[in-house]
Amino acid sequence: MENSLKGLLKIGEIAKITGTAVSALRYYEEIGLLKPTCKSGAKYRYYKKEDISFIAFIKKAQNIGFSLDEIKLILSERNSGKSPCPKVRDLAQRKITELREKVKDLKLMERDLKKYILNCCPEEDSKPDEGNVCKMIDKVKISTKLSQS
Amino acid sequence: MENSLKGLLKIGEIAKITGTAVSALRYYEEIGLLKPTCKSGAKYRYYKKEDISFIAFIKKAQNIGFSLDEIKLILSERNSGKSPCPKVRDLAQRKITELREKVKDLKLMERDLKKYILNCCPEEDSKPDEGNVCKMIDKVKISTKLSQS
DNA sequence: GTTGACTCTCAAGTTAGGTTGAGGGTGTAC
DNA sequence: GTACACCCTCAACCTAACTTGAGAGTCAAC
Repeated sequence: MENSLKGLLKIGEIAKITGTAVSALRYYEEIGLLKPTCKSGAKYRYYKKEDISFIAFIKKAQNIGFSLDEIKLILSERNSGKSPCPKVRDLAQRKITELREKVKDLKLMERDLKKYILNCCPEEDSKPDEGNVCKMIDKVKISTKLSQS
Repeated sequence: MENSLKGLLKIGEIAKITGTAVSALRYYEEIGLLKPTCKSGAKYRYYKKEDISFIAFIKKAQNIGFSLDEIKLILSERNSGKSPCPKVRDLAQRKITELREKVKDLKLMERDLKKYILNCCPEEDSKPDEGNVCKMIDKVKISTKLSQS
């Protein structure tokens, strides 16, 4: 065991901590998203502690809708000596706009779904053959139509 | 031309109106999401006018994060004689929760991205080798860490 | 000094949501 | 009656983001 491996984490360890699959971490390396420090004589991967929060960042960003390629872009711009600003700024601005529109649609649909829950199934489920099968879909359709700006 | 085809739309027509690819509409039929009325002696697909708003609904729902399978579930429950309520209600409730969390994360990241734009590139792009390469990533990391509830 | 958990590479498979292409019918306008 | 745009099926392909499996090396413990 070399000194340089002090404080580093093996792939299985960081996988467990971050709740990520080992195979996913290897995949991130393959696509150039997350390189391990990897000093072992054998080809074992070793990761820094800071990689834990970077992996958390990847997950959040992914959840919000960034692709791994976009995340990679941000990172690679940071790591190159060049100014990362123009590209990242652009990416950020476009993502904000996109997310805003999604939230708008989402709120609309949330309202419709809530209305559906209240109207259609207040206490017990509505019975079939009562002329009340479910009004939700049409309501949603109406809002959907109106919201097509 | 049969009488029964009056007012119906051919696949290319409804595709154009809704901004959907013909191949996508055929795919929707294949997975049982959207059946055409399809009365032609040849196997031409014919769609009702109401399908236009249904296709719009599909697109909105998809954009928000429903899978085609989920959309199909909602629809098939509606079309069966059975009460659609329990399943759809459950689906709706879970989606609302999920969307709420996404909006929270999204707002956090939006804040970070905005800060980045203001701090890092107020007028002109920051130059490299000025000790100011880009502070955004670390800031995002911090919020990301904090927001891990 | 060997067992057993862990790691490696490399190739192939998976899922969703489609697209593309070959090979061939349809329908209507001139 | 023939162009020509449109439609059909079926199979194969595509992308992202991984997962799975085979076959083999590694390491800490007992």
